[in-house]
Amino acid sequence: MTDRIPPRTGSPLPRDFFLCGGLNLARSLLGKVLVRREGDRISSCVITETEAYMGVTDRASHAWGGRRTARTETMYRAGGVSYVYLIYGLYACMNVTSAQEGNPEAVLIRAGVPLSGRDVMLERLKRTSRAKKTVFPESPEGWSGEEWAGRLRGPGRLCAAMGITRADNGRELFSDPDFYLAEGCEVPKTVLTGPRIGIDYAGEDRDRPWRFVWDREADLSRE
DNA sequence: CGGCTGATCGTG
DNA sequence: ACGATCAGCCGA
Repeated sequence: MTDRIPPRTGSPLPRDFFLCGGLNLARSLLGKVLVRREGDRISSCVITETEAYMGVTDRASHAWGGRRTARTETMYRAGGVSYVYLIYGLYACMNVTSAQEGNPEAVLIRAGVPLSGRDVMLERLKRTSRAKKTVFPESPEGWSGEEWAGRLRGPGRLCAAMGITRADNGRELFSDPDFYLAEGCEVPKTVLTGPRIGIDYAGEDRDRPWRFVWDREADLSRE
């Protein structure tokens, strides 16, 4: 697949789609397509892994206890808005708000598989990677589909490949022509759930099964 | 593989 | 001071 031909990227899902609460949205974002455009360069990926952060009552959430600061402010916006923050001083992580205004439930996008724009993704990964040992291929074809999936596994890596930074915080994904979510081609059938990653500090909320993973291999083998 | 650790900086 | 991470290294 070449990246010279502009891919069909669909159109933004309507705002109503996002107003269903964190757990519902975390599930329904699986299989949807995240699209981002910088000038004439379009990148898109199919979302395969998410986590729900359930707002003021969730000890793992940035908004736990109603915490409302400059950083968390976008979490309180109505569904369909991007909440992008910097973690460990190094990586961007992207969430999507999911509830009514004032209710800071949000969904972290943890992984995807590239759909289009691998050329641009490879450029970005080369440019931003801190890894010394990683060998980057000359062209996107130098990585297999499985290797490409690995490059978009993890919230920081997905944002790096898609070019998402804190400058993208607060964008309205239901109306932004250059940053939006679109319907995918497949409907996930096999969805695994489990505890969220990296929140050992969250006490009684630590083990809640609010992580969702689309097992695409399982869906393929069952036809 | 599983576990540990350093990098790096905005936020509170 | 610490973190919704990542990559490299170490030992098994």
